[in-house]
Amino acid sequence: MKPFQIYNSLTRAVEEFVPLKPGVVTFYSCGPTVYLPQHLGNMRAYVFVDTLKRALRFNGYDVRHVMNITDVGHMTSDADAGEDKIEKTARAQGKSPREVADFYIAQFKRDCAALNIELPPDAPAGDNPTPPQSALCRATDNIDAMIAVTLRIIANGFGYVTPSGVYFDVEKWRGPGGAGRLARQSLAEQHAGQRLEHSPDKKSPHDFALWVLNQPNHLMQWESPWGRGYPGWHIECSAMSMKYLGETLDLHSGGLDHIPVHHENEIAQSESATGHPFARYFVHNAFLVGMEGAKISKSAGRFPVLDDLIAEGINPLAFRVLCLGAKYRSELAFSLDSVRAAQKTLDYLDEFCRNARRAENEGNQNLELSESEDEIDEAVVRDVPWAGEYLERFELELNNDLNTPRALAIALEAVGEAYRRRDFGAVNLLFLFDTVLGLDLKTRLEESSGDQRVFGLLKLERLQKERERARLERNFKRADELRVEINREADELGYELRDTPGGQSILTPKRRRS
RNA sequence: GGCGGCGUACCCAAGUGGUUAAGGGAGAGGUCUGCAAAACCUCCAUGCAUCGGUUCGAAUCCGAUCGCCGCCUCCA
Repeated sequence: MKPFQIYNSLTRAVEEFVPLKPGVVTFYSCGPTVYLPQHLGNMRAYVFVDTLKRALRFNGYDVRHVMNITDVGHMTSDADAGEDKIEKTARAQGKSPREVADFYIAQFKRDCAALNIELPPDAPAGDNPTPPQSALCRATDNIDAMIAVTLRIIANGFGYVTPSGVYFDVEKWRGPGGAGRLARQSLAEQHAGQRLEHSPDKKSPHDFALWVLNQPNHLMQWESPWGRGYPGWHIECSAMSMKYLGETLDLHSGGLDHIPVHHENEIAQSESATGHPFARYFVHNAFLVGMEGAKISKSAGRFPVLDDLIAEGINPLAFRVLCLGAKYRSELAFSLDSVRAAQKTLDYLDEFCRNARRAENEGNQNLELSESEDEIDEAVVRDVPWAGEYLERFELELNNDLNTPRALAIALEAVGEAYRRRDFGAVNLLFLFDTVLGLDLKTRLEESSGDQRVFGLLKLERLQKERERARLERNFKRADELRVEINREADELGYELRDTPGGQSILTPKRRRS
């Protein structure tokens, strides 16, 4: 297999991915700030992270993934002024900051589950994890680690303490007017034509807060060597990545918007503290655009969220298909139409899986839907002699800077070929592809395979039998009447009646029509 | 002002120097079917914002023009 290639923002080039330790990838990705529901643009970023993880696993890597949850320190404006985003929501809702964070964390986890995004396990309690390990970690649970990093930065001469806070000395780090490594903008360029309001304690307007002091209005405060206060926004990523994954990361991801400030500052903090390179590869996803104009129920005046799609009768995984249909580095135009088109693609794949299951049940073909993930590979090689070409192309595109649109296209082509050949053994090939695509095809097939049970659930068995008899007797008028009757009941559960070539009537999940 | 990106069919979107410009949706026709659905087949950009240039050859490189957008201040 060709090695995995990925675009590295540090070099602005597609590079072969080589982790520090063979076979293991340490991956840190910037997670949500939990003061609002995550909108679809946010979720695109997490679909990207999840797809990248799956692709790395497909390449045989053991991925240690850490994602942060920002529940303190993310300001509505300049880092040393402004209001904490979580506290702002807390005041508005009459809740404590912790309650606000808990609420939106739960919602975030729920949305990720709906999109089949696998999150790392919650960070274990206690201070001394055996790194590297996967973790979903909250900033407020890691204040000690942030203080420790800040102490190292000060000890190395890159941080200074003032009455209003501890600041990072950007000019000392970069040199006068030095250009940032990611943004490639000098300090002078960055703020040309700008007048930043800043604390008079700062040596330079570019300096940013590591720890903020003397802000009595803030709800969340902790004791520190410098007095009561709270951490700056950027420091959490430096502290937690180091704590769980070590001082040099293989991969660090985030949105494009993080390049000029957040990641630039993370690099400065981490490298000034440790003296080691912070991350070997930075990857950044582009935005989902057009959401403002998207005509989605209830979403007027704000960015649409996953619940808005669900309210439209769209499967969350259709949104995942939409994301896979564009490269992660390209802007993706969102609209109800584009996500509905994606839903059709998802329906097509589901339908193929159901047809395969039916073929298996009817014994039309010597076919076994593989049971475990380990069996899939074997089953594909054993049962589908023509699959090799597709598998090879799929891997090639996947490893070409995560070209998911092509990879998805290949999966769809393979399904078309399977239909033409009437070879449903290819369902195992599709399941194999799905370990990367993440559409949960296998699980959902199993869930929906109780078609016959739905008749029982709705007490429609008698009607079903009657209709099958009517069809057999070619009493089509009666059959059509019964279909209407059955569909009326089934519709509530999202099912509809369909006839198979074998003569049976079945209930299947309803297809949406646009 | 600075940095960066984008403009490919009705819609979403790959492709970034070389056979017939992926794939999906929508649309048209057909096969199959009692009907419906599903599935399959065929068609659907002689052209990739515009105009120049480089080249044997460009959607792909260079220049100009037009249009859209992001960032530099919180943002995935």
